[in-house]
Amino acid sequence: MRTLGVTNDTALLRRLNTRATLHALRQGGPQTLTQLARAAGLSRQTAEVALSDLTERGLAEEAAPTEGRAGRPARRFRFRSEAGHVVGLDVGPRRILAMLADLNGDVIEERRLDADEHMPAAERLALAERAATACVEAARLARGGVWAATVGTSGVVDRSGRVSVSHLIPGWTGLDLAGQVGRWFGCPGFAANDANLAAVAEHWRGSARHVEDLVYVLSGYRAGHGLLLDGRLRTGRTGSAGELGRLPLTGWEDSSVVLAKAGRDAEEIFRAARAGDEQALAVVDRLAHGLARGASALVLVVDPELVVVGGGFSRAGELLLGRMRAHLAQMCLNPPEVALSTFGEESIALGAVRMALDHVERERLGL
Amino acid sequence: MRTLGVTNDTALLRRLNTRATLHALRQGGPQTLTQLARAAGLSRQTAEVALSDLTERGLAEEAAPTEGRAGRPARRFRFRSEAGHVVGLDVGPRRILAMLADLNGDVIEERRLDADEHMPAAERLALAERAATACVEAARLARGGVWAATVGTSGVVDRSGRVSVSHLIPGWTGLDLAGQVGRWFGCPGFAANDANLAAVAEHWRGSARHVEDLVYVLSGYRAGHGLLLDGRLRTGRTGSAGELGRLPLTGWEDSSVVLAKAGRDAEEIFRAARAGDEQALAVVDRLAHGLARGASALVLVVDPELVVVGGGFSRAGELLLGRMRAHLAQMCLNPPEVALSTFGEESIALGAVRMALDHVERERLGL
DNA sequence: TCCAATTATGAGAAGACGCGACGTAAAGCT
DNA sequence: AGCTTTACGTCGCGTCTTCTCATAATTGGA
Repeated sequence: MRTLGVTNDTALLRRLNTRATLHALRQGGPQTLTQLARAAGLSRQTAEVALSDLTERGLAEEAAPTEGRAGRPARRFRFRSEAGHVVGLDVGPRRILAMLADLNGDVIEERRLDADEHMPAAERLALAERAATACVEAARLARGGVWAATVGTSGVVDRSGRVSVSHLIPGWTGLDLAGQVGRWFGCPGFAANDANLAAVAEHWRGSARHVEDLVYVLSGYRAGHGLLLDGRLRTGRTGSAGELGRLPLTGWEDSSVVLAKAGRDAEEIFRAARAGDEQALAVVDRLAHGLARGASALVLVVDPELVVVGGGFSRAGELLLGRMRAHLAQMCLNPPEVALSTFGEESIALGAVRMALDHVERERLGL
Repeated sequence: MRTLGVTNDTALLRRLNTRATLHALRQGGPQTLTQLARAAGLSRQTAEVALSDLTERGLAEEAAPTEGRAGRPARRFRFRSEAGHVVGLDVGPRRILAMLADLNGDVIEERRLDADEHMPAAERLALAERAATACVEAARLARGGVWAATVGTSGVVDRSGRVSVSHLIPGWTGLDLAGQVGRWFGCPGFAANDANLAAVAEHWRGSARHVEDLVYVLSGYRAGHGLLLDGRLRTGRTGSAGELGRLPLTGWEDSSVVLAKAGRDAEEIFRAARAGDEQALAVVDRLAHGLARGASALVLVVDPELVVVGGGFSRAGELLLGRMRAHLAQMCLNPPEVALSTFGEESIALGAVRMALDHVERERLGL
């Protein structure tokens, strides 16, 4: 059953039009009133009312008027993307990446810190906070300048942002990550699985821009799957959607296992494979086979438009992709397209930014 | 990116309020103006305007006033569920079931016909048309009285309603089912996979009423899986979501294979199992194991709230369910609830009715 | 330097809609 | 018959949007 807008209507129209105006403003960059009105499908006057509202709320301001054209210069408005900021964090076993982005989602500060995979939880959290705080300070934000923050991490993260299972990071299980990060900046905090956030990032600005249903395969030191359907993240009831852990796939080998067996460094193997080394090529093929096995389960179940491969091992590039495509074609009736991740290792933090932005757009911009 | 409503005017308000009124009217049965207004969150006057609009469109009419209460009798209105009808069809290898339902989704006519599994496509289609037409004639509908029709069938059905693969029904592959059924009644026609429609039916009025994410397992002469996420059917890019055909699951046995091996009739085995027959119990357990294997792939991938088991073999009842729960618990981190189908063999046609109704509500009722 | 063409602004009128209020109508109850 | 109760119908107000038209502020050319 669909829920109908509970709000009675009169101010609703106002909100709707302000929303449309804001949308047009963010979409098209600085624009004159007339352009804006047309883009939003409103009359000039209505757009004007909406803009004065937005200006009052600090979300829009008048910009320098148009130059060089005949006629009375039009007032131009721009979206004040600097009115608020969001933090996106990637806290992994070995690496911490913090990003600070404005309301356009443009990353204006970023800090990278190395971590040890045996580092206790408290220390890792302190490191993450330091990285994020450094970004905020470098941008000289006022107190309350961070409107939302999201952490991505490996392991199962439930709806409330609590880590329910994590094998790779010591002391992580049971941690209320969303609550933690929210407290750091006194703002709403969120947490999600890394592969899921990577999927979000690729859909936002990466290889999956033009697609609404996709499967993301994170392969590397951390492994996992992310699922986006209808452009929305699917984490399932307990947040464990895509955790294939116990699915009995014949001949399934985890990527790390494959590479461990090979006994050489990943980069080295990929180089050798590209140079034509038979043995290295065989390893890449086994890797591709393993990834395809995992992906096939998701592909057969949800039949997505695209599979995006990311994570450290995706550096093997087209070589790996080609083999994956071949294996997927064997396993699936209608194999989907397969593409490389656009953002590589940054995708998790970027996805975290996007998720924080989702909240801001919903709650504070009223979109 | 969300698409924003292009039209922003006061007429939109009207539409919104009419929609809310219609919703309240359908939801709460015959009601007085005041009750209706409160239910829709509107003023009495606004509700009145909406109702006069609905009455003009034939969707509402005045009913007998309230009896027995003090005060001036309130005008009461009812939803004219008889204003339009939809047809839902289940065309299977051995059986054809046609249903005619009104705008409330209440089934007012239904016809069952047996078919032969080797029957050629043209003959099967003729049979289906006869079943459906018989329903329509029995209800004495005027021409154009059927507003939408949907067929459910086994096999992969693509977005446009064309059968792209069907192993069980001869001559079915390539058939434009949606087009066919639309032509029969001169109305929009739709087609979908049987397990998917069964899932829709269970979510609509069956075991999955209270749930938004579910996996449906169809087990019987026809087998398959249906997937509903956020209350919406997920068929994937090519319509083959949930077709696990080639997913390599160790030890996977199709239900039919299990029973064939047992060499006895299904009903007989279930009876024996309930009576405590060891051998029969073992067969049921193997059946449960197979079903759990298939379901586990979907469960691990989407982490649903509920698994509904339907189809002929679901007649094994709690016995089968209990074993399935045990097997699922072994295979999944967070095993979901498992429930029996409410509608059994009728669920496919019922889901078809619901899908036709979806179209009608969207396009003709403006909901 | 001045004037016409161009382009946007700002105010006012008109139309549509929803809501609250008040007087009135129609029933039951004593 | 009169009182109480409940709902109807109409009036007027406020809000929101659009249309129109006079006005303002530029550029480009004479």
